[in-house]
Amino acid sequence: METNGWLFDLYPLGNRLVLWFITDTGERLRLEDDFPYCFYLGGPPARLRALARTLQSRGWLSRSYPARGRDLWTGEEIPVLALEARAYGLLFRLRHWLGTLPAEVECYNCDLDVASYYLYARRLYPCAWYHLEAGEGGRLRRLDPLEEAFALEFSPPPFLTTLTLSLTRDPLISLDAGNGLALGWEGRTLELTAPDRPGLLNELARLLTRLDPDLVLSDGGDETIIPTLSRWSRETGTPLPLDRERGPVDRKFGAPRSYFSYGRIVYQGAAVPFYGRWHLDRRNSFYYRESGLAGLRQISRIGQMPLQRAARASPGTLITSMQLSRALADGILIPWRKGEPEGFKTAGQLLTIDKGGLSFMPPPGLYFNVAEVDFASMYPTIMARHNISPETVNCPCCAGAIDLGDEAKGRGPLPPPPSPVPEAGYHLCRRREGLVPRTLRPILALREQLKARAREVGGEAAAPYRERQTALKWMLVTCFGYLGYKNARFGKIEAHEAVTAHGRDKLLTAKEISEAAGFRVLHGLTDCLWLQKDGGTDTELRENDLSFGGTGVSPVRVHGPQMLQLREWQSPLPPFRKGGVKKSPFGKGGFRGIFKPAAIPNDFLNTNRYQAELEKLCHKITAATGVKLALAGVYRWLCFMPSRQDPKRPVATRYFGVFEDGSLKVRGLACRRRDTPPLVRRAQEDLLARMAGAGTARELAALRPELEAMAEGFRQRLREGSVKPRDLVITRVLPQPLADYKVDTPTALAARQLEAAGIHLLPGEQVRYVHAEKKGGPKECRIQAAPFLETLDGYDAEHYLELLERAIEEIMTVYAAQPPAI
DNA sequence: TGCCAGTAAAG
DNA sequence: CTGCCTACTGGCA
Repeated sequence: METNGWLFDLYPLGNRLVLWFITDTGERLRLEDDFPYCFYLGGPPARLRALARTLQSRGWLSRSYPARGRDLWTGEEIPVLALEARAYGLLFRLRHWLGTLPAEVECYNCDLDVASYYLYARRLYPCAWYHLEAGEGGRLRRLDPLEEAFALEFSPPPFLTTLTLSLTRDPLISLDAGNGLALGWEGRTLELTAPDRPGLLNELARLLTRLDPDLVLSDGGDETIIPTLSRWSRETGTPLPLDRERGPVDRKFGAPRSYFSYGRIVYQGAAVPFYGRWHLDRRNSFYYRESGLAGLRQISRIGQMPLQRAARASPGTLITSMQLSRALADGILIPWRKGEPEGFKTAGQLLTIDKGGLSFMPPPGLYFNVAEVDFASMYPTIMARHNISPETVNCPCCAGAIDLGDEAKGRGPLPPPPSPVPEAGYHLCRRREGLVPRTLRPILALREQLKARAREVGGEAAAPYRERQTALKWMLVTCFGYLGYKNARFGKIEAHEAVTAHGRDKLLTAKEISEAAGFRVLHGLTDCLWLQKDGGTDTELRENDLSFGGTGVSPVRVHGPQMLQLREWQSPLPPFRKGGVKKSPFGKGGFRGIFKPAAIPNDFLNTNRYQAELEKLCHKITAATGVKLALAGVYRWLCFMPSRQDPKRPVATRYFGVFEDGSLKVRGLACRRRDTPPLVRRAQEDLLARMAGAGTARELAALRPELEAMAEGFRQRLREGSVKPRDLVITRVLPQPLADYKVDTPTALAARQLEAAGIHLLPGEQVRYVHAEKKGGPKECRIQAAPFLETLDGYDAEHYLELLERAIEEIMTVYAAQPPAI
């Protein structure tokens, strides 16, 4: 039988791969394919033969044969022994046994995910259309792709029948404890409650059978719903057909875990995949949250990972998967990641190793007609352009000034040496393109295409392109982060350093070119610059009359060892809190604006000529650095925030402003913080939205009374005590195990309350609580944790007024410098 | 007042 | 498939 099918799901079962297709006639087709798991051993040939004999005698192998493969680090081809496991079920024991071998034996390709290994080896991509031929007994005979893996346009995916699952009450309340189950399908909803467990299970089972959903989209399915229902199913003997796979499946309730990523703890709940249909838990999928179903299809496809696994994978896993696929396609043997997790680093080590991105400090204040220019995908582009990869940094093949053996080895003369990595002085390989650049190049290209396409089509039609673009962004971001992780399979700290060193160099170059073109650089942050055209003087009152600020820091290029101190030099650290202003950043002799003489007349700055000048500048910098620099926009006005500890000092990461098109950009303010209660967030967002309508200094000034009135309205609501608890909930992540707390912070108190109620939180999980009304009681009573807010007796209005006040003050910073009397 | 623990942001 | 740096707050000595 021949047909067209969309590769929907796949998993290993027994000693075959099971593949599910949705055909163009809407059939759900299950096919099986043989795929022997092949791994390789390198080392003394006699030793390898002996090992193969041992494994044969245990019955773990179906066959073994000599083969050749390329070593990742040297690029040389080496002889290896290829071994095929007799069944997937033996892989666990096999790996354990291989782990006991001495160092003289190298193991390759032995710890790959079976489904992904199959996809790499067969060059197949999930969520794409194929022409397929099915043979006897549901076996796959042939599979020909009908579309490119990296295609800009997805052929339309089949219609997916969807069932939604969620809880009717707070997700921390278990089904056992009386929470209800809400089902949704085809626009209908059904709520089921627990008392009659077999009844509930039967109802769900009937629906699963009748509807046969492709996608079960849940809120909390991984963590609570499915595990509880499965347990009930076992306990009551009521069948629950979660899978399309008929036979027994080895459903592993993957253990929940907490891990660190970018210096922050992340909680990943247990995973509960279904066999032959998708189960996605919205609460347990980073990529679903960030980039939706279109983003998930995108990463499942190019990451060559079954979609359910891709949904729960950390971005690092995905980019690694692509690197593995690239390596396999290039005939590179994949080294086994045997190593133990990286040990603790001392503070000193961190300081010398990682200097990260460059930042200039913006003089705090309000500015008009500021242009923001951003490098697009700076770090990944640097990796691709400068050939930065773990095996290319200080590679042995290009080491030394002159490799005298080169000609003799018949490798030809070296290409002319490019300049070494700035600051670090490392050399990068000139013979081979690295694995990381080879992997990144097509992702970067696709992302640019998706971004352009989203701009072209605009509106609602742009959403899928935007989602896919966002998914790729996260892959690219983590590829860089992962490069610095010593124990990552394809990581090396020097490669990481080389990338950030190039990044600093490029930002500095951009600054120099901007200044040479007559722009003033107000601020810079890793891959962005904020520019203002400074020019002639004009004594008339202009928008720019309002620009004010303290002394800006203006780093210059420093050669030699001083370069290494660039960051410290940029932000000298005066003692904290010297005369610190705790309450208001600009009250009582705090922050004062400094008026600058007028610069360029505003009408010039709104002309096409200004735009054209900026475009020209971007081109020039793009050409000089090799990384695309684009105009993010021109702000009508932009406010850089002062430090709260020392109002004369700037902070790099807090600012807000309005672009020419009226859109807001807000960074670092209360409304961007996870731990800001909804009421305070709404207050700040409402004020900001109103301010976005003001384009000039005059309009901003005119708005002030209205903003004050709005702010007073929010204060009033809090004082009246009429705010609902849910609008006061503060959400934080539990950053460490509860037992490690030395201080009774609100987070610790709330987590302890939950603990007492039998709800155990792991590091990285969210804690939600409200500051209850203070009555001088013990501190345990000052906090009330969600979900137990029904019994809340009243909130600590004073505390929330304080939070609200801070949020309002942030916004009112704009008026810290009064416009001169007109 | 100084110090420390705890928590979060932007890139 | 795992440990940026910096800003800021609140509590304690």
